[in-house]
Amino acid sequence: MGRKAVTIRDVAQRAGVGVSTVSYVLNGRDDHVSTTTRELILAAARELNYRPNQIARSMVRKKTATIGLIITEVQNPLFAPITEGVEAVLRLEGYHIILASAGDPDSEVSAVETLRAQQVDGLIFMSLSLRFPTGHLRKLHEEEFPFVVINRDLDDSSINLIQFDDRGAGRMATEHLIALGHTRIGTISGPMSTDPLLRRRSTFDRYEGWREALAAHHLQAPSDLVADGGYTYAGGYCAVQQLLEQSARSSERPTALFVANDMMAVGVLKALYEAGVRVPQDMAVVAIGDPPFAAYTIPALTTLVMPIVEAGQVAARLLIDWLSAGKPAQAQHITLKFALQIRESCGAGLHNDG
Amino acid sequence: MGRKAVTIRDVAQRAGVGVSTVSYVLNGRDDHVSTTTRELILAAARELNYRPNQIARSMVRKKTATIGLIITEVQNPLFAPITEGVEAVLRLEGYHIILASAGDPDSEVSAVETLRAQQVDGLIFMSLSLRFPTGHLRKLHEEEFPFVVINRDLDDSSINLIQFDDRGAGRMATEHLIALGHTRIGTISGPMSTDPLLRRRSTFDRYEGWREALAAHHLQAPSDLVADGGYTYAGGYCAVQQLLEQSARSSERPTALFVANDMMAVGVLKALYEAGVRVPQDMAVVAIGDPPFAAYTIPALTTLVMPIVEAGQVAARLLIDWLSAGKPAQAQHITLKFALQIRESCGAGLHNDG
DNA sequence: TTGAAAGCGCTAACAC
DNA sequence: GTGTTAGCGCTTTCAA
Repeated sequence: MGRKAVTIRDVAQRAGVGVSTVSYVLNGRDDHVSTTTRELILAAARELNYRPNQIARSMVRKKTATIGLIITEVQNPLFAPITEGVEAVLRLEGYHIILASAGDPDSEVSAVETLRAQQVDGLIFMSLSLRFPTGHLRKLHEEEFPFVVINRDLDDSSINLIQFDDRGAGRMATEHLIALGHTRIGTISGPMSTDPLLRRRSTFDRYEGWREALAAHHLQAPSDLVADGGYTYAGGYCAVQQLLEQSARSSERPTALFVANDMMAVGVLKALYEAGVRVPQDMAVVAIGDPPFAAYTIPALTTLVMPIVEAGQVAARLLIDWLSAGKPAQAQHITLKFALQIRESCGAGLHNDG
Repeated sequence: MGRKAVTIRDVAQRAGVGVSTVSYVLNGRDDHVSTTTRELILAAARELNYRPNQIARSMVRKKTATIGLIITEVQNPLFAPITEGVEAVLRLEGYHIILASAGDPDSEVSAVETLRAQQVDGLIFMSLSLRFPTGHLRKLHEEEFPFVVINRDLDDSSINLIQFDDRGAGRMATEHLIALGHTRIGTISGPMSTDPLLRRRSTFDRYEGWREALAAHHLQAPSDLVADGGYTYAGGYCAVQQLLEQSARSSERPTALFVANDMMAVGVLKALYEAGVRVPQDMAVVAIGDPPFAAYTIPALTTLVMPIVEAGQVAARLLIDWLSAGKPAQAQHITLKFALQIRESCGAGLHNDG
């Protein structure tokens, strides 16, 4: 703080008026204040370089105009764009963001406590869609505390939830490959872990989308066409090697690959390159996600772009609506669609040789 | 908030004691409180599900235990790791982070105002090293308000500043190339804009590092060996095309390239690939930065890894020290060194052909 | 049209 | 050991 904080009383004194009048003027509710008085007060405030103490205001108003953003890990690529979306709409509405990271269920619970102790007006949960326990969410809901959650497994329809249409994305990606003439289409999936804490709905939905599209066209989905890439660069790299080996052994190699996220796709491209498999001529690749470098991989990645920023915006909007209505409104489950962005990695079709 | 917030008075009443005793116990300063009373109070608090109102506490303590993090843009790749570093040490010390984004000088000034109105205890400025006006920083400094700035042009030695050793990085990268036997070494630089708002010290320092290393070995640094890649994927891609053209015209092509950041390097690799220039056989490439995908580009990128997380940690530590000392201490200018991470893109030396 | 005064929930002197 | 009380800086009745 500066030498000595200047308070509303200092301003009142300087302007020669009462504190309440200063308060009225500073809050714009000064219809009943004479122009002279107003000018006097404004001038005094300016001269003293007065900065209203929001903490004191929050204390009496019982509103802080801040919301808590709880994220599972700062490093996750989804975090920055989500925050960007959230920040943009919240700032417009005069809200602030308090950040809290919580990588495991316990610290999530404690983050909620801390944030509520800070008197945040609402909460946004941005997760990796891990299967965290939802007990504390349900408790929040019962207390009618405003919050919305992004990208998490939740079967409770009374809770505000923003999701991504992962199954649709898997289907669209695969359909694209099929339309290009491919019939042997493999997939590099996310972590198919049996550990309940690591299971993500998105992993299985994307995988199911692949199966559905295949089934709709009476195509096979044998297990030698799927490999677990764990959603990481390294995992994608290894999964391809595994897949090439598997398929070489059992039958013929796939001509196309649906890769369930963009990080794995980078690893996939490298493994394919090193194995001498040309993309897209020998192998078409379509991925999910749309990292800024998608157009600059070799070859440029065809992807289903994930509406991440939008997810943040929608979440923030939902929360703001709740907050300004002052009541919980009808809970919404919003599912955001992906969009196909065609680049180089699928080529012009199977029989055009690139 | 819940139905009705439970206050310290409720707890006191329930435990049949005075509020100050409750306060003492809850704050751990209860050496002089009898065990029975303590138990009583703790039990009452638990039963009532009491959650201390930090806002009220902040109000009387005149400390909020939150710091403001001002960033130029959420999308910037440096943002997430910096935040990660800051968050990690701040959380350990019981501090919270309020986020504010400010892409231009004006909104930075207003972000500072807003955050101070929120009574943050300190501020961390994380910028792209743009040449923002520093008037408001100087004002903060005069008021002895605690803050530290990361990665910004500042000649004021009385302000806490974390910088990266960009010149050293440029030099080390180039030295590495020279040690490998290269004598014609080009560079893809950041934006060499004349617009004062876009000029970044890092751009020129990295460039200077390149020149210095060259000069130290009596090598030429002709202008046809440098191209402006604007620090973007697309810019790197185009810059290489330009460079190849330039050098083809004037003399012989460089055998190595120092690329001033990792985003450009991705574009560079692609342009080189498309031009049929093999990396590292025909062209060695070393970049600055160390994105998670560095090991999975084709070929894997040799880089000078930027200590980004560390920058956040150091900044947070500096601020905490100031805060806990309660006085401004001697301002520090800390310069963080880069480290060479050798991968594939420089090969084994010029005359080994890869 | 304005000002005095009562809190918001908490901490910390200061009594007892 | 423990309770009473005076604020922290602000908003908001309520009375003038």
